[in-house]
Amino acid sequence: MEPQQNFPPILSQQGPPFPILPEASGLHFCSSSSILGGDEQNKGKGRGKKESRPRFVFQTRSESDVLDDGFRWRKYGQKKVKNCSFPRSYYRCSQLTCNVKKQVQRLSSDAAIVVTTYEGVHNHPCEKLMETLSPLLNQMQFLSQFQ
DNA sequence: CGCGTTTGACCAGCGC
DNA sequence: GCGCTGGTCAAACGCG
Repeated sequence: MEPQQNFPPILSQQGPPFPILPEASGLHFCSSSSILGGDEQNKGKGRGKKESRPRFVFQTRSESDVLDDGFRWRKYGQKKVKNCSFPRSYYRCSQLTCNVKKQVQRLSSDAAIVVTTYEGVHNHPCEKLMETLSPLLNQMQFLSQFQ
């Protein structure tokens, strides 16, 4: 529903491809093993799929729950978590070839902080995406050094 | 016409 | 063994 038109041309080298980059100071990039201890997936809550897949947690400071990362996300569920005052949204990649799932949740303490959990990796070809993510990945790698 | 969002119900795993 | 929480699916509706 959110207009995903707010995605400026990524061809600019210095221009921030994502609206979150200007606020990179509030961006936290952590791997699952760092923030979840890597034992979270062993809980078996995966309903049949207990296979461990790459999971990345992004803590971004943004007004919109969904950040346009170049992919099409389809919301398939929304549930209110007792531990949180805000409902958690569940998204899946629109590409059937892509088994990537995404969870979006806001912190009860800080509504401005949006925790986006990516599960899996994209499989569908999108070379343009790579160029799109290149500056972001560069930023994340840079930030990860401070974690 | 097609796609995405929304809402409710159901199911499975874990804790007590 | 029962209850609770979290996660997913399915159908319907709305919008582009």
